[in-house]
This record gives sequence, structure tokens and C-alpha cells, in this order.
Amino acid sequence: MKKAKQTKLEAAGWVVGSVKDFLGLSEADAVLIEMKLALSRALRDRRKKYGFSQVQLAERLQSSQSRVAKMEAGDPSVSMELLVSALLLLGASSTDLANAIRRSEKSKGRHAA
Amino acid sequence: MKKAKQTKLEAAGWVVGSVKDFLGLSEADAVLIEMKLALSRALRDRRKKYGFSQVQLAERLQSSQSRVAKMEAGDPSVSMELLVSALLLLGASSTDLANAIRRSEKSKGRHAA
DNA sequence: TGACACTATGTCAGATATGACATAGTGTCA
DNA sequence: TGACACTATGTCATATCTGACATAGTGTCA
Repeated sequence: MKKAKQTKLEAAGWVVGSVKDFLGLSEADAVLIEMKLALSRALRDRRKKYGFSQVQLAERLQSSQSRVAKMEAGDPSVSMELLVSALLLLGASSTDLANAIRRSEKSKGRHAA
Repeated sequence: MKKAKQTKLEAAGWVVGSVKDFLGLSEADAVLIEMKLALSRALRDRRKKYGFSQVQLAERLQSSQSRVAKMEAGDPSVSMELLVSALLLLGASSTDLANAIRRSEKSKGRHAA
């Protein structure tokens, strides 16, 4: 579901609101990125909370320092699943994750008040 | 962070509670699976709410009917990211996702009350 | 200044996920 | 019964992700 999205969907006659309250493609992408960034921040916070270095965390995750750095940097090569797995291994609960995701919501456009 | 987890971690001297309130490896896995199942259910619900067939949804996602079926079945070949992307394209908000994830939490062991 | 611990960035071989296809199963309507 | 729409399952080539490595950047302490 990655490449050639826009053109194909436009060809298929996508119109914002065709079914009502569907998001445009690019907005869904933006929301996903925001969510991943929120998880990145949560990961860094949690690591620091425990006083771990990236190297130490990498050991626990059975990963590498470079990947931990990319996770925390919101690098596009890092999947949401990896971020969530890492957070869970750092003791985060479903509720913690839910909160991080909920908080990722953009404060919206403020079109009307 | 997949294979050979257990043995390596055990060799590294993993003990539940070594840092306190860390989850055991297998529990983190279980939680992740629960979360993905919750998202699967949310996807099916949302698709049905809009009266779409799997084929119709696949078109919107630029995917295929078979993959939609696997998504809804909680097939291990489906990533969390794919589930979330699909939900977002069906108009789910960050809050919706957060709720689904929060609800995925197991009702715990009831060890003490 | 240098030495050190920590973090960031680029690359790549191997592992995993993906869309697509075929095909089978299920339910409904006539 | 058959025809049809929908869903499930298996497979596969290709796309994407991952851990690992090298190396560069940053901060701190002496």
C-alpha cells in the first residue's frame, strides 16, 4: 500500500467526502507518522527513565545501537511494530501505548472555533 | 528482534524483575498479539459499518481481497502498521485507535482480587 | 588537548511483509 | 440443484524492514 497511491486513487475518482468522513490519503499518512513519532518519543522517555544508554537498550531488545537511534529519531525505516515491541519490552502497558497514541493527535485545524 | 530471543536473553541473565516492572519476553509478545487482534476486530467492524466487502476495501487500500482477509483473521503475516494504516484510511482517528488498543488489555490474572 | 561514553547516519545481506494470484469454502437466492 | 457474491487459505516474486557494522558527530572530564 505504498507507491503509486495518489495517481491510482485519483484515477479511481477519489473525492474527499465521497463516503463522508473518510480521510484523504495524505492525511492518513500524516496521522500515521505522527503516531510513530509519538511512540519514538515515548521510547526515548522510557529509556531515559530507566537510565539506559542506547547500547544497553539495544542489548535488551536484541538489536543494535544504530537501530535504537533510528527508532528514537523516527526514521522511516522503522516500523510501528518495532516501536511498540520495544516499548512493551520496556514495561509499557497497553494503556501506556494507548495514551501515547491518543496524545499524538494533531490539534486539528481549528476551522470553526 | 524475533528468533533466538529466549536463549540469548536467558544467557544474558534475564530475571523477571531485575529492573522491576519489566515484562517477561513472552508476555510482551502476548500483549502485542492481543493488540493486533484488537485492531483486526476494529477493522472488520469498521468495514462492515460502511457496508463494504473485502474486495471493496482492498480497492481502497490498494491491496487485495486475500490480504484484507488475512488482516481481519489476525494472520501473523500482517503487520501492525498495515492494520493501523487500513483503519486510518477507513476514517479512524488516533483516539479510535487508542481506544482499540486500550481495550486489548487482558483482564489480568486476578492473583489478588 | 585527548580519551572516553554516548548518539547519529549510511550501508548492506538476510529476514520479513506485501500484493497478487489461484483456488477452496460458505451462504443465499432462484 | 446451479449461479452468484463473499470470504478463507496457500503460494510466490518483489518490496520493505532489520540487525549489524563502520564511521562520524557530540558532550564531558581531566
